[in-house]
Amino acid sequence: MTLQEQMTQTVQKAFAECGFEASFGRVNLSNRPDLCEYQCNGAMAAAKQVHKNPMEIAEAVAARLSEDPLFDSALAVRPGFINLNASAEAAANALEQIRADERLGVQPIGGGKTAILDYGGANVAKPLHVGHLRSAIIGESLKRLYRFMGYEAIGDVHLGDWGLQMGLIIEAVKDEQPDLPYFDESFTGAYPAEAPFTISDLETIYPAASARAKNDEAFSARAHEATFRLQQGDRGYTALFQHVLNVSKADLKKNYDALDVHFELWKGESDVQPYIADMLAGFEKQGVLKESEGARVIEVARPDDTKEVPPCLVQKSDGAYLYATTDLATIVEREKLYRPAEYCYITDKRQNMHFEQVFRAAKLTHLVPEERRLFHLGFGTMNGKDGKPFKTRSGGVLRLEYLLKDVKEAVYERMAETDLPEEEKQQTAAVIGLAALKYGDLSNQATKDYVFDLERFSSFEGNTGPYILYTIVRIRSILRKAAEQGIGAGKILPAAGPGEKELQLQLGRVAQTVTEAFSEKAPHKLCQFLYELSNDFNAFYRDNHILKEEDAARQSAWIALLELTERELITLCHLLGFDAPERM
RNA sequence: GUGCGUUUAGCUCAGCUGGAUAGAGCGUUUGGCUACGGACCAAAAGGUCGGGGGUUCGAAUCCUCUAACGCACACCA
Repeated sequence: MTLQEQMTQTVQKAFAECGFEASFGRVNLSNRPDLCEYQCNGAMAAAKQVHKNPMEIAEAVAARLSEDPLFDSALAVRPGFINLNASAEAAANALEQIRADERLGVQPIGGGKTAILDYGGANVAKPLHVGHLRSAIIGESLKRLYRFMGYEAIGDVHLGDWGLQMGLIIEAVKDEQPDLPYFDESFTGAYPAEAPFTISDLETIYPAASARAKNDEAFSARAHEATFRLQQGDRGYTALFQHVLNVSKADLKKNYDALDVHFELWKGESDVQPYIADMLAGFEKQGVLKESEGARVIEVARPDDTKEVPPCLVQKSDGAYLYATTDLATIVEREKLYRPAEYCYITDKRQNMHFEQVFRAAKLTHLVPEERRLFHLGFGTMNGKDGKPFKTRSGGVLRLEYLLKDVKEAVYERMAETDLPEEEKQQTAAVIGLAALKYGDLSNQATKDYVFDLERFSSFEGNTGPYILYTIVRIRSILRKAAEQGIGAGKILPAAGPGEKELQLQLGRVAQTVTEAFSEKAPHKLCQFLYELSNDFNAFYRDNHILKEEDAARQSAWIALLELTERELITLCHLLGFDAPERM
């Protein structure tokens, strides 16, 4: 149990003994660190409820606390605050418990339940670009958080691999290489294992075909026809489609790997097409499918809605299926294969309405039981310094690999003072660059737009990824030297040195921070914690010369403190999705 | 038009779910290098929390009105 939880329990007991509801005893972090470390505001709330003087209540409660070994002091202050300071012993003991726990005291509330996270959304035959960045970064972090909280978390890239784009590619390939067996309807042999194009071919073919279809009606018609034939299961087209998928997936995987973003499932919209007919037949049977202006819809509006919720459109008037149809069919498949307790979709917040409709439709049609948690984490836009959506200088979308390269170079330039060998310097710049990029993104609230500022994110000062890494590297350096001198970690002692208690108290808050970041789906709280912990450590480091400390027990206690600090920093960095180098 | 979101220091952002004097970083000004990694640390200046009204002992936080900006409102994904 964390120190704060122990305090809350004790204060709640004191409130109960004084004849009030125990819940008034909740202890919070002090918002006036100059006055105390923790505070309880319950006396004022209690006073309101029972119409008594808040000071009297605070004093009565504080009187019962001042004897408790948990507190160094417990003071009632007007108009009814209870100011609390932890005893150094209690703080050190609480920290020893955390140190002994490989989970840092975090309760695994997931209990092995399955959660599916959908945070890819990349399209086949198109390069990954900055528009895919936030989804990947936030999703990967949440997935790691889910795992840390004891969930079986599954990440699905959920590729956009279905629809007209495939027809366009097929027809464009046919024009260029008409003799390929995929286009020969009489061909009955085995198709080549080798794809007739590379990823860079595809990246040229697709945009060109897309542009051509806009002006060339005949070509457009052929593409629609090809799409239809593919969807009907044409053997040659299906084989060609597989090549497009394989080539694209290999390239996407390479790019996601460079981001240290990984998926357990590489499914796409095409995988769930087989479920659609049965699903719609089921809807029909339930009588929820309505005919509207030639299309088929599911009414999802509720009488108590304050806004208009348009019906969920599942089939167009021409018979084709839509985004919502595929998403519903994906739910069918996931229920069948994984039965996840939670679904988490990480996309642009502009899709809020879409997911609202899909979630309502899924419950209405009993694709999922009522208690299933379906939620959409809609994130804001990544803007340039001008406050508008991030673009290249020429106004296009920036490929992710170029962005990564830019960040790495910015970091490399700032590493001028390092004496690492060139090869290691390059690798380290990439590691720090990734941290700079991810930390810069995740330190903002996910739901808000944010400004991407390369110079700021790659800075080694301030609330940045590189600053956190610098702190870690510095600790590791000291620990290496301590190990060389044969100084080991001992038991954490009640704080004595300047800044030591602040560091201990901060270290003791890790479990609460992680749990809160998880329940609110708010990685920026992890960043905030990392930054505060780094600051507390650096202040402690400045005022205490660890390797020259003469009291051996104290020195060993400090080594233990450093080890724990490093472990917490690394663990949270990992939850954000990046690692720290050994040197920098 | 309807609904949702945003608005906090010059800039970029927090603000622990109603508490005390609203906090950081960057930038600006000033101070500290014989360094367990100074890529650090300390101090100062800088705010009518978009605006009005309300709720109460107490509001950046809750309610209401209002302004600006952004987004979404069925046959794209």
